[in-house]
Amino acid sequence: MDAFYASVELLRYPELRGRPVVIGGRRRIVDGLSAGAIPTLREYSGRGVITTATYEARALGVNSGMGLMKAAKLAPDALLLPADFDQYRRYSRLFKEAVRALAPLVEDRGIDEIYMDLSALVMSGGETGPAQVLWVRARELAASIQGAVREATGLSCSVGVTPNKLLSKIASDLEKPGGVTILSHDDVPTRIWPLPVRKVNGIGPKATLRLEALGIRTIGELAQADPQMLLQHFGKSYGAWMHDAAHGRDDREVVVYSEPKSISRETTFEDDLHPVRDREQLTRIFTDLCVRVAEDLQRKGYVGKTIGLKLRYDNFKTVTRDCTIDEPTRDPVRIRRAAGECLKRVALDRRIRLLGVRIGTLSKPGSEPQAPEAKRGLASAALFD
DNA sequence: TCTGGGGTCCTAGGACCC
DNA sequence: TCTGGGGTCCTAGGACCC
Repeated sequence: MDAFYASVELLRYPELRGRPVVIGGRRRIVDGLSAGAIPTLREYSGRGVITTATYEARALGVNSGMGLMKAAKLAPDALLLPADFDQYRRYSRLFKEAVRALAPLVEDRGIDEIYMDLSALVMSGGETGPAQVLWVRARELAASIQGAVREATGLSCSVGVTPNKLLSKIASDLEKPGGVTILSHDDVPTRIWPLPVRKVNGIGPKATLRLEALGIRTIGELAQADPQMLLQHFGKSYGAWMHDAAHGRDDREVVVYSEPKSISRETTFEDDLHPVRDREQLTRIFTDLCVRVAEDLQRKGYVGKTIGLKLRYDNFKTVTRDCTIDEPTRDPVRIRRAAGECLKRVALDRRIRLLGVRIGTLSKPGSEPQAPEAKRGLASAALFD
C-alpha cells in the first residue's frame, strides 16, 4: 500500500490532499490551538517518531522512523496526525479481502503488505505461452488487483510481479505510488544491480555499513563479490544468502497461514521514570501491560509459557529477561508474577524510558503439546546405559 | 532534538539428558 | 585427571521488518 497510514487519514481529511502530512506521536492537546485544528510539526513537542509521511512530506526530507523533533526542523509546516491503528486495521482487512477474492494465495506481511502467488493465474489454462503473453497477463492481473483495492478502500497500491518474493519486494518499490513493475530473471542485471544493497529485504542498516566498509554499495557489486569473502565476513548462512539474493535467487514459498510465536505489549514513557521515585507509577504501568497481554491472549485464543520483560534505560540500552513457567497460562496474575520475577534480575540503577511484557511458546488451550514425560521413550533409552 | 510498537529469526552459551 | 557425540530446552542479545 502507498503511504498507507497517511493515505487512510487523507480519506478522512480530503482537504489535506496535496499537503505534507506525517503520522506519528501521541494524541495530545497543544496549548493555544483551537479545537479541531490540526497541529503542525512546529507545534509539537515530545517523544515519538514518524510512522508514515505523505509523498509531499517525503519531498521535504522527512521519512518514517525519523524523530518528530528532527522532522520539525526539516518540515515545520507539515501537518501532524496521531496514528489511529483501529482504522488502519480496518482498511488492512478490506484491501486483503479484495485481493483474496481475485488471488487467493496471499501471505500476510503486516498491516500494509502482502505477497501473492500469481503463478496459476498468470499461467492460466496450463499453457505457458511466449514470454510476451505472460507479460500481458501479468500486467492485466496487477491492474485488476489495483482496481479492486481502490474499489474496496479508495487507496492506491504498488505491485511487483517477478519470479520470487525477493525480487517482487524490490520491484514493488520501484514505481511508487500506484506503479506496476514486471521483471524476469533476465532483468536483474539492468534493473536490480544498480540499486543500493539496502533495497534488499534482509540487508538492514548494520549490514549496509559493513558492506560499505568492504567497498560494496550496489547489489551488482555484491553479486560480483567473492563468495568466500562474504562467508568470511558475514558467516556461512548470512554470507551465502547475501550472495544468492544479489543474484535474484530466492526459493521461499508464499505462506498463506502461520501461527503467531509471541504476543507483546510495550510502552515508551512521556518522560523517563525513576525506578525509586516513580515506583508507584511504574508498578501501575507494568501491571497494565500484563493485563493487556492477557487480554490479547484471550482474544486470540492462546496461552503461553515463556514470559518476558523488556526494559530500556534512558541511555537507550535495552535489556530483556525471560522465564518459563510450568503450565501455559493466559492469567494476568500469573503473567504479572512471572514478569515480576524477571524484573528482579535487572539492574534498576538509572532512569527507564520503556517497559514491555512479552509472552512466547504459545499454544491453543486444550491442544498443548504432550507433556515431556509422555514423549520420552524411557524404557528403551534406559537399556543402553 | 534522540531514536514507536508490534513482530520474526538467528546465534551462542549453558544446563541437562542419553 | 581427562573427556565423545549426539540431542533438547532455556536464556540474552541483536538484526531486521512493517
